[in-house]
Amino acid sequence: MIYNMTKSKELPKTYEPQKHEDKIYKKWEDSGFFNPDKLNLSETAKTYTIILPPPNITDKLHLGHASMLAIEDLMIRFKRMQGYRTLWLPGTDHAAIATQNVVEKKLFKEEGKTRHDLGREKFLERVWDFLRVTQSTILNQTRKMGASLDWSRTAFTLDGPREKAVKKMFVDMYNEGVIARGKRIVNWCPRCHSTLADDEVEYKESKTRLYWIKYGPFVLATTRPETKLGDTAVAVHPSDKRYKDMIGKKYMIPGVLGDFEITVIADRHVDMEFGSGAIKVTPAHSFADNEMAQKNDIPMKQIINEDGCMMDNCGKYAGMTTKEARKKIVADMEKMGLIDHIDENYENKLSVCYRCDTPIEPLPSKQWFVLVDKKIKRLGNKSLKEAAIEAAQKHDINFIPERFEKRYLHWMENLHDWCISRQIWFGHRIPVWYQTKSKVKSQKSKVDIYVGEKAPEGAGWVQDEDSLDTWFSSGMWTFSTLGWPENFLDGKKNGDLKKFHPTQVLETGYEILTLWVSRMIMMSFFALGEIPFENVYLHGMVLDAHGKKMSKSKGNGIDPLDMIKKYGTDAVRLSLLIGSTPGNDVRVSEEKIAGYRNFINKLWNISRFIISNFESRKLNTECQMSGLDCRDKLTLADVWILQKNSDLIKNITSDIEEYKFSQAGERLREFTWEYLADWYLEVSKFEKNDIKNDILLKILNDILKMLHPFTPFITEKIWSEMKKGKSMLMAAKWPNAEDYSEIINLSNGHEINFDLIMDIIKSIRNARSENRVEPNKRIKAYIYAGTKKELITSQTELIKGLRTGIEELIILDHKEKYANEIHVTVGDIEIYLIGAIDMEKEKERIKKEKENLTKLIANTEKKLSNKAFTDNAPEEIINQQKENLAKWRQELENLQ
RNA sequence: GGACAAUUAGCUCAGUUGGUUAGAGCGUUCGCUUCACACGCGAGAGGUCACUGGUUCGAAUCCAGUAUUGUCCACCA
Repeated sequence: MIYNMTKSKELPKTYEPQKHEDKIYKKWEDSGFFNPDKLNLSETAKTYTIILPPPNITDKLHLGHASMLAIEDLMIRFKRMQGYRTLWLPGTDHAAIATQNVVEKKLFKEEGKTRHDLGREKFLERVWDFLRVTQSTILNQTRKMGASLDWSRTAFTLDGPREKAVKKMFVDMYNEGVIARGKRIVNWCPRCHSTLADDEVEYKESKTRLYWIKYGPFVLATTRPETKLGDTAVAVHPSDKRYKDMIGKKYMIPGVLGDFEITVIADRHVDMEFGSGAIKVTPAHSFADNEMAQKNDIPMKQIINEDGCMMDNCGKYAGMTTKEARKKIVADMEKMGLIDHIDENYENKLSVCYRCDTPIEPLPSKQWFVLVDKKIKRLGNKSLKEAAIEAAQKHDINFIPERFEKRYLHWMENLHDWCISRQIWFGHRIPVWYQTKSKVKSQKSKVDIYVGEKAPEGAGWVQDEDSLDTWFSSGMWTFSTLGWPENFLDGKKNGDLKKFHPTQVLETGYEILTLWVSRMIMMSFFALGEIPFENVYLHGMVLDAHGKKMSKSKGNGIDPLDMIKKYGTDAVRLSLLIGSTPGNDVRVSEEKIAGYRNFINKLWNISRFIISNFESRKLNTECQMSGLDCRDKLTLADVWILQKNSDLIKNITSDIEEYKFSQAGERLREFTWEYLADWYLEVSKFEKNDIKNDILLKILNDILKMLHPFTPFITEKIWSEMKKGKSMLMAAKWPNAEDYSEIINLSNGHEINFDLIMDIIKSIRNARSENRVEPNKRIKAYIYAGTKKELITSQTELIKGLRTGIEELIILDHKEKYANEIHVTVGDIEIYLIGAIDMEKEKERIKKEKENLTKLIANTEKKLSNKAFTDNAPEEIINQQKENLAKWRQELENLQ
């Protein structure tokens, strides 16, 4: 018997991930190998570090996270197996505004209270109660994905060490003049009572009225007549002939609160096509207007306050909301005959708060800014902006895919100063104190502001009420997690910071390329004078099967935890890795996940077959195939699969190194299912030789290793079945293609053309199927093999055995014709299948075959008779065509 | 308005620097309780590679334009 059918330890037919995953994860965690300090490596081992983009604590694990975790875990496991000192560092983000909003909403819904009812301290306690729960939830869900994160280094953007780091950063930046306070126009949300960064503003298509108003010598169009109270200029295009003579002149304009003076200015940003070509300028309440006003030295007049109401300088309109004021002012203007006409349903884009949808009110406000253009001596007198741009241009930082470099640079080059203060309670409170007692002020007139890591001594100091933009702390993520500032003394890196910074890869979604990536680069330059990471890998979004964003309201979301429960983590990971290329969105459906579950099960059964057929003593040894010992024992199929396996190792290694994870996954699937399961395992049932066991085992070893970064759980499980728990796959050594070169070279002198055997077998199966030969009908075959006689003769057992239903195979010395039988040709090999034939079907099949060949021959003949082709094409291409032509002609002739 | 992608089989996608008869998975058709696996096995069908022009001996691949879809950036009063 070839097979040992009595299995001492029967494995179930179906792999049940739910039974193993948690146990395996615990085993990994207990092993300590997630921690780079506990990998047994030499001092000189290279490091490979990824800092996990910290998920917001308001989130539950969704497929986007799952995708990120799968990709990063793949890179980390691959490098770990390659012998790198790998660190993958976990953490969470406090997401200041988002979190505060969630808790505020909850508070209002459950208790009908606002944060002001509770007060700062009590409210923050609520936030912390909330986040402690959600934080542990998301971290535990992260474990479910099989992520090999070093939990001993877990960080939070708002924990003690990070708070220290953030304060130091702020103080350092302030002292170097990179952070400053200033009055600028900001995006103000009257509901949140907070500034919003440019990227926190959303634009909504809306319909509004366009008012054409009589404006002194002008008629001009505006959507916001109420801002007329703050107008200080009228702007026109410099080359607009209509207004050319008016530029620079001052005019008195009649208004609802009496006449006021404006200056006519020229600015090329004015669109002559819009309205009458002249626009009113309200410098205090419009970014564009402000810019124009500054250039022309036009004063600013604020008329709207932080509640979104008209200020005291607005006479009878004071205290009204802008909406009320607009109505009232338009009515009054109408009375005064100042309204020319009104366009209804004017379409414009309204800027709204990304949190609450409230229309944004641009207004001047005192805020803290990071000055991105401030030159810094330490950085060769470059600004943060310049340093960050240069890093990308010089390719110290590389983007994958490359096209995002352009997007990054474009954004960077247009970067304005970054407003970092937010009027919220939750987050890093700005480490600035103001002196309120006038006594002190008068003594030391300049010391009325204190910027430091701790509150200043003495009475009367009050801390700034505002908190920092959440990106300020997450911008420091690569080094605040590695012990900055403690590990950075006198400009020298120590400890983790020295070992792991700069990191190798930042893997994140392209949607936060500008929000986060750019800020990390600037912050790292400021704090350390170096880049935070060498490569930026950007993944796409996870969409549903129809390419739509998953959302709760649409109900098209897939919960990764449900899928894990149903199909196993490995299947979920594969469905996110395969079919997903850098920078492109990936579509995921339950069917896709189920498909990969099937593959996982296939792998399970392949392993079950191999394991159950081998003597246990073999299972424990990493079998060493010495080529010299098995020179004469290898069959054609053996050499073929070893060659394929060797190629696979080479390809998978380079694929992963080139971030082609999807391609690697597909190759692994193809090799495992097609070459190994469908062909080689079937062959192994018919061929017996002493080293078959070793080969199968060795190949299984290799594919488990190569699949491990993709599907860590099942591969670890099978590994433990093979090795009886003696070692762990996650720490195994990545396979080496060179291991096979000696063996493969031994096949010298033998023709390695297993593909031909496969072709013959497939052709026979095809002919049988097309002729509707009963599956169980045993038939007789005559083969004339010509020059391939030796090769075919050596493989008769396989040709008979691999589901061709041939019971007798006769190799002919000379060509013969068998009329009314199935006639198959493969190149110059002719096969006759005798018995059970439907002549009609066979004629049809032959006809089809002939047509196909005739077409191919005609095309190739045409190509080869084209002189331009034969003159210009490389020789190998021409020879290939000639060979094909000969082969097809032979086949056609044989079929006549 | 600007930029960047995408457009290949019914669906979701591969397709390396131009060069065998353009591939895969799912779905579909036919057959199969073949002793690892029906979450399976075997055999098929299915594509003018969005359109138009150009470069070339040769284009899914390079160039130009058009159309459609998507994303990002800017923002207009």
